[in-house]
Amino acid sequence: MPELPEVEAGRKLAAGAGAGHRVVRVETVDDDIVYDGTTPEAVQRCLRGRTILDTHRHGKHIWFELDRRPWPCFHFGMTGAFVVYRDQTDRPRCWKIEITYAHGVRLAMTNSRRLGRVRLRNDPRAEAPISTLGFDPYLEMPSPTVFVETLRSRKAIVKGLLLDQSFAAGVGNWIADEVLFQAGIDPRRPANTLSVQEAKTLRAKLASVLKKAVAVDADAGRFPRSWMFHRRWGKRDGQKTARGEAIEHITVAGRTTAWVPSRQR
DNA sequence: CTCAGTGTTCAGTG
DNA sequence: TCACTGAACACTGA
Repeated sequence: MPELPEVEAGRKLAAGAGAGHRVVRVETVDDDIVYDGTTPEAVQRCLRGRTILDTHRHGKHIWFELDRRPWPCFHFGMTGAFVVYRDQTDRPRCWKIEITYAHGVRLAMTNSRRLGRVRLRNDPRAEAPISTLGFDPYLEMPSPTVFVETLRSRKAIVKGLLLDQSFAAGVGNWIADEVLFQAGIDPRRPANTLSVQEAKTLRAKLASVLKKAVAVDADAGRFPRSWMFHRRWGKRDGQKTARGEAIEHITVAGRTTAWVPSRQR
């Protein structure tokens, strides 16, 4: 379930497993889709014998800083995840790469629907696709003034803008819906029609939703009960929020959108 | 059996 | 150029 908070939880998991440790073994699955612009063999060569100096994330992308370039970059797509374990018998299904560290811990990336990607980059931040991303709203939220000005300059539907990775990197479908719900804004409104106050509220809700979701390592069971998140699926239309308002489903910006017409204007 | 989906990209259109 | 739509990608689970 990889949007920014899930990906950040994955980065933390990878950091805890591998930071400061040397890679002694890399196993890969033959896959010419997930390995994008590279090969399983090249990724093995890049990692084997190297030490993980640090882990980084921007939006939904993660990469490992090694003691030699290039560095491996990971994107989870719709279904990817990192899994950490010690025994090879615990290797998860749909694994694409398994890294074994000198202290015996293993890290695997899984990807059941194969929309995830593994890439090699010499300077991930300076090269596509990470170089094309906008600000990471967890690490570097723009000031209210800049945020308001940016919205004023964009005609795109506000939900579409939130999903645009070149605007705010890491926001996905449920976060966009949650933030618009909490800010009381109709997802279909053009961004440049939001008032200054609405834009500031949107920014504040984006920051608070991300802060909370990251703080609980994207464990949905620990999201506040007031969030629409818990009721957006399941019974579909007619389901009620925690406050009793009806949730409707429409398509906005090409994505299924859950919203509360009585609260979002 | 059918279809939607927590994502991204690209062709086509206006 | 900008912005939007729909399709494609690939596969699972409801």
